[in-house]
Amino acid sequence: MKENAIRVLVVEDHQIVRQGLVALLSVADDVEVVGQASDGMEAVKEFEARQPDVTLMDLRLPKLSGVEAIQRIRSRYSNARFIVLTTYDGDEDIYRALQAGARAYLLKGMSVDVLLSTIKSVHAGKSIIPPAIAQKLAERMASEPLTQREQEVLEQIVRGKSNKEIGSELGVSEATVKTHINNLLGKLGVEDRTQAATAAIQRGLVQLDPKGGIRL
Amino acid sequence: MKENAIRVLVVEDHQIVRQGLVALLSVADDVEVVGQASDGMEAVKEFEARQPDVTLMDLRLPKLSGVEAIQRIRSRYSNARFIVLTTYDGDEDIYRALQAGARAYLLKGMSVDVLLSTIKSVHAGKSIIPPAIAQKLAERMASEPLTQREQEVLEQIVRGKSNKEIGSELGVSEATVKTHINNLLGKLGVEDRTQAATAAIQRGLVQLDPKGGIRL
DNA sequence: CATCGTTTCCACCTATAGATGGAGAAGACA
DNA sequence: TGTCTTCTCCATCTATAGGTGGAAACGATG
Repeated sequence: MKENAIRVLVVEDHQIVRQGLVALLSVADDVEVVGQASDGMEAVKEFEARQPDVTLMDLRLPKLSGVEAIQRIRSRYSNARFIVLTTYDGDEDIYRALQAGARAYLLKGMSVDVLLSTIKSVHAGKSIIPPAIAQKLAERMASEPLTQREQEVLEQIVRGKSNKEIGSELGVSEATVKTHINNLLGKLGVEDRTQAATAAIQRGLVQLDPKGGIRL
Repeated sequence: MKENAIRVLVVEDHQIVRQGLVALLSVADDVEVVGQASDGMEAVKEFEARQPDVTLMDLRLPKLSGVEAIQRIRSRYSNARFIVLTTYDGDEDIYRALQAGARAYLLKGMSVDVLLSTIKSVHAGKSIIPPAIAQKLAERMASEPLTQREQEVLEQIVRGKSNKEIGSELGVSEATVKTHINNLLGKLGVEDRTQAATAAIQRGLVQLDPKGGIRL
């Protein structure tokens, strides 16, 4: 146990990456890893048990997503501080994580030095959002959000369904589906459903499941 | 420097993950990390300089992909042994890596124990391919490969181009594009271009642009 | 040389997608 | 209450996509 060290909780589902992070942080004498979690539920439990100063959080987690975990924890511990650490997810994840209260967003390509200094800054109460990401965020804020129904239709498009299939899937007529599609194409700034599908994947509006289905 | 240890080269572009891997492997006394590289070109250089027993290789690398790096190295050192280490890439990458001569394919979700035992097995000359991946591979082998032209058309589809646009892009008539699309839809086992686009992304046949600007 | 696969193109046809303009019902909200 | 948004649906039209069958040119391969 280190004296006066920043107490850090590491949440990451890939064991190798998690253990690597822990190993790296362990050598820094002003940071102490007080807990680890490999999914969202565990993260909430560990947070409550350890009360870390800063939580390093991956976004893609089993059981409970990183965003949801942040929300749950912050609903009770409003001053909890999070650094989101991910590979290269879509804008949507960044947006939601920062909305949920994350103080910083780091890519795994970052150096260890940057990681450590970010931990210190966030612990000191600062927010670290790289300019490039801040700009993306501004763009995303400016663009109209999709309605619930439009989001559902978009997911079906990514699944490869035809308008007719989407209609029967959602229990509405094909005409309604067309209306929604026309609206969402405009909002996404694309010309057809194929562009909508790739844009949705790229922006993180819909996730492709690694195996072959779709994950929300 | 450890005695009788397996000499390992670690190739991974994400600094945090790479340094984490190195930290993890360093504590094992029968494995020694003799070099690191963060892109494909560096990997080739490091391999030649260090002559490692086993190379841990990420597939998505700047400058030169992991697959190409493996090919280049094996063209001169045919007994070089590789373990491909990745997050959850498409089938196509797995296929190509194993074709290129990788002896094992591991996901980053694997435990450190599995990683270490895989290193030992591969060093001993074995090949470790998880049954689930072997099956995927068999499926891929069975399915007809796309021709060069079909691949090009597929890429344009993913980029959201219409048949007419694809035609002028590739310098052929729209009719030709339609023919290629009809053929590739059959080969991919999908019904329309939207399904083709998502399938291509999912299977790793086409990579989406690494996002418009968020790289740090 | 003959065959096979690839690439190129055509005509013709049907099905689906997308654009446009309109409209009614339900809930949220000031 | 009036307004706004969302969700629903319709008709109509045009453009694009996709299916089918056929065919010519080319290179590689046996």
